[in-house]
Amino acid sequence: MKLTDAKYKFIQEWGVLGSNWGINRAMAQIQALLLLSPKSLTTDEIMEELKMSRGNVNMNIRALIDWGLVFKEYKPGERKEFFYTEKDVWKITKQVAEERRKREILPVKQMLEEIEGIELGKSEEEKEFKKVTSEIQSFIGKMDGVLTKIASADKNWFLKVLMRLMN
Amino acid sequence: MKLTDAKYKFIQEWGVLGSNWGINRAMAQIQALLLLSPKSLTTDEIMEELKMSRGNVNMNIRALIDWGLVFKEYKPGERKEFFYTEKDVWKITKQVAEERRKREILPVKQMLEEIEGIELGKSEEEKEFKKVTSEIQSFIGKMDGVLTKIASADKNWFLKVLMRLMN
DNA sequence: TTTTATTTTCAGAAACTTTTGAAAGTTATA
DNA sequence: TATAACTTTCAAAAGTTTCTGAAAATAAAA
Repeated sequence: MKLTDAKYKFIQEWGVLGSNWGINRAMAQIQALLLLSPKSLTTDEIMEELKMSRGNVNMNIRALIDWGLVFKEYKPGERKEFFYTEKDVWKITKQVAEERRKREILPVKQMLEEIEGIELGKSEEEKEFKKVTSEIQSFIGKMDGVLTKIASADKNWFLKVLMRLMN
Repeated sequence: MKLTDAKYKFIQEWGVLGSNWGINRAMAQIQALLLLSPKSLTTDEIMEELKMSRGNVNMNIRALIDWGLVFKEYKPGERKEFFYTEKDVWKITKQVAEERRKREILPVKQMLEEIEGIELGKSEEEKEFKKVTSEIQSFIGKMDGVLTKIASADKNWFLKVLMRLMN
């Protein structure tokens, strides 16, 4: 296999992985391309490599910047914008953990807090409702804590925890 | 707020959470309904409560069974099938962790192993490729380990780990 | 066996998401 | 200022996923 084959294989698979995670394929593929590139790339280079339209590349680059995974760079004498991605897998993980906490955990937490305040009767249905929602609330609280911790931790802490986990 | 309002709010939000996670909305809503129900439900009851077609309920119930989250039950004297869900949040987490490991982590692991075998030259591009893919491979390996451990661990282990994480 | 109850399947419709490409907007240079 | 280089936006097209409902298949009861 040549580098080009391996590279496109990696980009494709990263795209599939992304779409299993609610991140759209184009966004994941652009990030994969930037991960593999030793230098920062322009919109036109990305369009050319991934055969995507300008609009699509622009939209998804902005989404990646939004997620804190991709950054802009200006080169002296060049008018174009150059893009590069965070390459440290640990930092990417932190960034994604924080983003998912905000987008996925917080809304459920909030909903459960609203629900918590409701006065309920004593029917079997109501007791079950109370029981299940309280348990989920406690669990979500713990998850939120873990993700917050990960988002603010450093690499060594994480590696140590992994070690202990696997002991 | 009445029970019914709270209940539908919970079901809606669970559906949104699910779709952020690549689990489809109907599937997540059916599971939410079963979570809140003190008794097992028939296809017709689910159709009625969630205003979904028979085909849709049937398809998604089967997907939930596939994921190991929902079970069938037969009641004496009844011809219909009754469905109930796992309610222990810890067991649900284990189940989902294992399922996601299989569906998301393993394919990437496999792709990276294939890529690992490729003989590469000394160009900057090739060196970068090697570096990035090896780092991801090592990280994915650790993640796989953690998810495997979670899938086979018991609740106390997990709680203890959470405690230590948060120390 | 026939009838009835129930579950499963699947083609087409509806809903939703992604992508394109051209036009509008912005910024830098001459 | 005008022109050129570039980025952003957005309506429409293409693609994908989900949902419906009726027909086919299966299983139980008469």
